[in-house]
Amino acid sequence: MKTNKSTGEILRGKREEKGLLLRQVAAKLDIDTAILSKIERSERKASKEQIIKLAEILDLKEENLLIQYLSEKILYEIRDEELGSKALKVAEQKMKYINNQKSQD
Amino acid sequence: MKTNKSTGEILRGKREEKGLLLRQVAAKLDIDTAILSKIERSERKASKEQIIKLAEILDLKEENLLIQYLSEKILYEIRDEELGSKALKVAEQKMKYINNQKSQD
DNA sequence: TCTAATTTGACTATCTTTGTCAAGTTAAAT
DNA sequence: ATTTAACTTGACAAAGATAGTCAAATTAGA
Repeated sequence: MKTNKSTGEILRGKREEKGLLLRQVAAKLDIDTAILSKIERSERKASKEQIIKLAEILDLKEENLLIQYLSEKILYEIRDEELGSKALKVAEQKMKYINNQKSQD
Repeated sequence: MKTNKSTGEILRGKREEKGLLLRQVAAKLDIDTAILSKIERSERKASKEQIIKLAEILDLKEENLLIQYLSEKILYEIRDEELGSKALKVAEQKMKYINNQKSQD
C-alpha cells in the first residue's frame, strides 16, 4: 500500500479522476463543500463515517482508506513531538503485548 | 524500557515507593486529588505538562515517562479499531518518510 | 473502631471539533 | 477580457469531548 500520499490527496485524486465536483460529493456526505475542500487539502480531518462513505462514493477500497485515515490520526497525535518515533515503537510493542493477552483466553 | 506497564501504574508505584500521598502530589500539580487518583488508575489521561511535572516530583526520567505517555495516547486513538495494528505500521512508514524528507534540507 | 486516604459520581467550565455561511479567489471557456 | 462556475478562506456557532471541582462513600491502617 502507498503510504506517502495523504488521505486528502487520495480523495482529491480519485474524485477528479471520476470527474466529480466537490459539490456533488459533499452533497452525498451531507456536508458543506467548504469542509470537503478542507478535508482534501488536509486542513481538516474527516470522520470515520465520512471516510467510509467516501470509499463507497469514490470506489476506493474501504479497508485501505481506513488504514490511511487511522495512520494519520496517529501521526496527528505526535505531530511536533520530539519523541514521536520512539513512542510509535513502544505503542507497537504494547499492541503486541495486548494482542498476546487476548489470544490467551 | 518496560512497555507492559501503564503510565498510571508507574506513577502510583513510584509515588508509593516514595511514601507520598495523593494529596501531596496533587497539590504540587495544582489539581484535586480526585483527578490524580483517576490518572493513576488510568481512568483519566494526564496532560503533557502534568507528566513533565510528575517526572520531576517522582524522580522519574522525563523522556521515558513522556514516551510511555505518548504511546498510550497513540493506542487510545486506535482502541477497538480492527485495523489498529496495520495503521500503526503505516504510521511508522509515513514517519520514516517524513524524517527522510526533513534530512534532505 | 476511628481517622485519614482514596475513590466515586454528579456537576461545571473550558477547549476542540465539526459544521454553516458569505465573501473572496481561481480557472476555463468564450 | 469577461463571465460564470468551482473552489477556497475565514469568521462564526453548535455540539461534543475533556479537565476540573466538590462532597459523599468507601477502604485501609493504627
